[in-house]
Amino acid sequence: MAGGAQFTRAEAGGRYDVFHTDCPARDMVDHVTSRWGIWVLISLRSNDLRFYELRESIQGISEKMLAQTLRALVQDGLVWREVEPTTPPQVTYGLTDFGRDIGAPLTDLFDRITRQLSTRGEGGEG
Amino acid sequence: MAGGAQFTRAEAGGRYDVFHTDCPARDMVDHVTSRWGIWVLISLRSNDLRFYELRESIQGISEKMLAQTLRALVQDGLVWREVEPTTPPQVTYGLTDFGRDIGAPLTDLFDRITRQLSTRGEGGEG
DNA sequence: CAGGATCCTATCCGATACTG
DNA sequence: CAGTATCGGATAGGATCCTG
Repeated sequence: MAGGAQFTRAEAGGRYDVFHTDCPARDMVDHVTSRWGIWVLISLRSNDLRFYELRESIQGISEKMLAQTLRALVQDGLVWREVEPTTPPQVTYGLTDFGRDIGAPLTDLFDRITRQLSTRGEGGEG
Repeated sequence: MAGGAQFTRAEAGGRYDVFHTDCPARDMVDHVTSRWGIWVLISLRSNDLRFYELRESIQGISEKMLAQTLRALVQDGLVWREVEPTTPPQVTYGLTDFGRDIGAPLTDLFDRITRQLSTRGEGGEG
């Protein structure tokens, strides 16, 4: 845990001093790229969804993980949460501006991987 | 694990049928967004690095995790590995075309998060 | 220097049960 | 419907030792 910025010697650009220290961006990235976070964010890009809609959309996720992931994303300011006090209660989730901003590279990432996989089929050339 | 594509009803766009099924992209995304994978990929964007250089760059990573992460990335065709049979042996890692392609949105993601964090300082408006 | 093998712990995460 | 609380299995991941 010796706090040293290795990338300060990061030549011309010197872009990042961050990704080895304990800067908050590390935590944020961890949340965003968590097992389910990325899928929640991508899911919400098309439109706002309710809890059960998210659960249906993201195959394989459990209620626990969905709730936990959503809580982290809401806390990070990536997702908003709106409760309508009806019976039964309805809770809707959607992306904040920040969330939408973050969703772009995520979708892009997923897009490129998908494209690559379909291009090379299965047996890549290496 | 009932294989159903929820997003087939995904209206106008209908972009992704994938991210809830067990398509190979899921695995790839998991590797790329694994705890250390993203930092390895970002590290290698500026230039090729040797094993110990990577370990120094990515603060907090253990040899085990670095080796394991690298193996997965090499297997996925994102990173190449070059062994020079000298004494002591030198092993260099770098990004393949695919890895470089994937690295772009990753860097973008990290960039946006960092930018947002420095913009709002610490106490975001929510 | 590069990394495999082993051990052990922290955490992730799913299943279940319960609340409002 | 939308969660929370708890338990237990699986896995991630760190520390250490050892090899080429």
